[in-house]
Amino acid sequence: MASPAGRGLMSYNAAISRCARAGLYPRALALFREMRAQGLRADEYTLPPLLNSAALLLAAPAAAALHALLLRAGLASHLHVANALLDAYAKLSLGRAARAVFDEMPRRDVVTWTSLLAGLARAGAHAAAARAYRGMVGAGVAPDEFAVAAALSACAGATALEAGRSVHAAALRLGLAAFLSVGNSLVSMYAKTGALRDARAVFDAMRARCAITWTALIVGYAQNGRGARSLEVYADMVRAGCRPDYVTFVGLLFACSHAGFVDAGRAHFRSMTADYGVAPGPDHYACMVDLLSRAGRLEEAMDLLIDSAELDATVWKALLGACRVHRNAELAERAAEMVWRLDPTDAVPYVMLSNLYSRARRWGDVARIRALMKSRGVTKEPGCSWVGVSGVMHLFHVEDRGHPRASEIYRKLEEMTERIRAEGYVPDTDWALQDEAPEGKERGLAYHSERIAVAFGLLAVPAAAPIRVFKNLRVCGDCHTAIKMVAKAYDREIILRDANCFHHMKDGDCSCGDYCLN
DNA sequence: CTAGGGTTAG
Repeated sequence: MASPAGRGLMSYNAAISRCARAGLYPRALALFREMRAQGLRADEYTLPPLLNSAALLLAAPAAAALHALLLRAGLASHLHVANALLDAYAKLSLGRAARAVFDEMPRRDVVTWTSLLAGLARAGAHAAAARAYRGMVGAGVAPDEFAVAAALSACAGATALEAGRSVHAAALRLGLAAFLSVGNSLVSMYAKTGALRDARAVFDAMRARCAITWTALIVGYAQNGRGARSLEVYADMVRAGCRPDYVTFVGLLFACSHAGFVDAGRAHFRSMTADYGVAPGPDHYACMVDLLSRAGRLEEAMDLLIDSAELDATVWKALLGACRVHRNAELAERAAEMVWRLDPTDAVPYVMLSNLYSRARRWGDVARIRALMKSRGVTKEPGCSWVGVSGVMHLFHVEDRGHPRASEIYRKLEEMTERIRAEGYVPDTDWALQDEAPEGKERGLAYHSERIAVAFGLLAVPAAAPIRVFKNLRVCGDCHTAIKMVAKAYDREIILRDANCFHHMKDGDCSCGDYCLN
């Protein structure tokens, strides 16, 4: 892009804005330096695209420097500038700085609130994101289609179906439901909260659809154990003349992997480049590694990686997962090494290795991995599960006795175990990770957070309604078996959403076809 | 000439 050397502030502003829009962020910042060298000062039009560029370059020092500069220039209370600053801090995951900017703002509009909301949702602070949405409405700021889309996405991330429904209702009231972005986020929200029929209904009613719409539905079916449906939707997408993009293929390969469609996965992997000119990225390789290794083709997965130029931690983690399935400790250690080379504080490889050694009963190696983890100061996220009952969330940790109805819950838990034992349940202590006596391991498994949550669900959820349990990590294999049997023994539908996918459990079967497990 | 959103995901 031509440099507007020698011209005035407005030419620079226009050029910087064009660069930022075109994704030429370093160029935008370079133009700013050039502009200052000529003695020109940034104004309220210069700063927003610069802040945006700094954020998207993940250049926190640049953002802080721009912050100092705009304070000196007296632009801190300019609404556009403050909004851009808030959003930059949010995009840089500097939550405290973002919050401070927000708190200091003398005026806030729908953009301010949307930046805050989206930033909180990105950071995984779902409850705070929900508060931001209510705060916006409470402050008398009417949500627009951007705000509604962001709010729905936050609901999806929190798997908060009821909150999502109420935002949907608000969107209808405000006349925003016909926006493509709102439709897209509705499809995704309903699919991610397990309400597939609603997702489909919104999809069918949409007047216009884009690749995002189709991708949301493809992924939705895959996450809910309906991989064959995902492939049908993809076929419809192509038939409708909509061009699949990078993300569509991630979703499609994810669907193939989840459903165990090896041939279809291989074919689509070839087709993405050959027919659509989409170069495979790390995400696609990770899906393929997952797909091939689950089908027992670890060799083929390795061959694929040798051909690929783009390898990142995602791919190595997928390979690590494959090694766990195949109990291949040597390869797993190598894959873990590769992840650590990129980020030594990533907890995933430690947990995976520890799991693998535990299943092989190699307790010495389990202890070694734990010690390594401790010495490097790495902590893993503690597992927890939660159930919503009439709008109240009940959260449980392992062996949690903090709930007001704890003694009742534990009696139910004992009863659950008795009933499934009578049906032939045998605890699979391979999933108990402690090196301890067998009966201790069984106890540990029986008191996993997901099981406590299910016991509570049996007590507190009306018999006709499905019990919806959420877990922040993946469900363990033993709990998966046990909860399937509980669903049958108590004739209840149990929907367990874990970090990986949905498990619709009914009559002793699960929608994941046990494929999600290792 | 300026600010926010919607699809991936281990």
